[in-house]
Amino acid sequence: MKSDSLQTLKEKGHRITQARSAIIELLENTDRPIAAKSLYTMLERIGIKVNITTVYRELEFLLQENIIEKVPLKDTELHYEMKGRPHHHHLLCTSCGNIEDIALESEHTLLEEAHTVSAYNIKRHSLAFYGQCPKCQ
Amino acid sequence: MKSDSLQTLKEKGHRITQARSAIIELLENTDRPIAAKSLYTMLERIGIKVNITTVYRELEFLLQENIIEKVPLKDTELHYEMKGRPHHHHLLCTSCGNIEDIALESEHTLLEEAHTVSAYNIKRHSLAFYGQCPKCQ
DNA sequence: ATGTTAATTGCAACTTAATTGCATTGTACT
DNA sequence: AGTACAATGCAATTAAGTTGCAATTAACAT
Repeated sequence: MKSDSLQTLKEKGHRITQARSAIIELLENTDRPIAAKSLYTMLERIGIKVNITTVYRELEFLLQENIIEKVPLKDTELHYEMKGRPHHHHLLCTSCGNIEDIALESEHTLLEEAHTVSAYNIKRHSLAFYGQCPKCQ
Repeated sequence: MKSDSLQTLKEKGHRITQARSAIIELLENTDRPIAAKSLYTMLERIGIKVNITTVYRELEFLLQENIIEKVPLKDTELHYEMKGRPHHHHLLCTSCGNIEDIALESEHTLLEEAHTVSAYNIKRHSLAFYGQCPKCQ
């Protein structure tokens, strides 16, 4: 049950290090975007000691390898999540900071309109909702 | 033809300084979000010498006064624009960095769905499109 | 098993956006 | 003109993220 991404990386000639496989595993098993620093903390908690620089470099690497993507949810730091998951967007609780996924049927209508209305060659978009989660209301 | 916002601020007992009125005027006469640093440059160009700290503090102040709002378009810096303009979103050119407004009819459908689907008490949302502008294509 | 090589890592220094403390300045009001 | 306190400049600080370089180590060959 080794991760596909890991397998692919290995086939491409990249090395499978403790940090790399742990980071991929954490991203795969977390259904929400994670920030570099919390990834670092999570690694620490499971006993993997790496420098924060390594976390940043690994995220940069996984971005280039098209395995993860940036999610700009907060003003102050970036989050990252696995690519290739069903298309969805995010809900961020403005009180506790909790993050959830949300998928919307009516999104494709919006995208169609955007393509029609604009002269830009639109490649991607970002959409996020901010409010209070049930617990914090 | 003095700005409404300026008038309101004065009535609230705030002072009208050169920096304050210039920043508000720049924001009012620019139909796209502006970053703190480019605001600083624009001020310089029109002969207004202020510290970048003042720009940040003024933006913070205008945010609290509910006159402007944050627009998180880029990973590296925040942009700001006047509040109260007709609801719209943004297009950012991934080549030249140009920013444009875009308004979408079908957006309310999306919002309705979001409200229905989610248990969150959604207060606001952010939506941006990324691609190449006509010039850069 | 051991050696080789280049990918990966740690460390320290650096960059950039943004914030803060404090002394000074200047707007608005008397 | 004089006063009060909002606004400002300056320098130092914080926090996210990046970079150069030497040391380490995974993967492959012998």
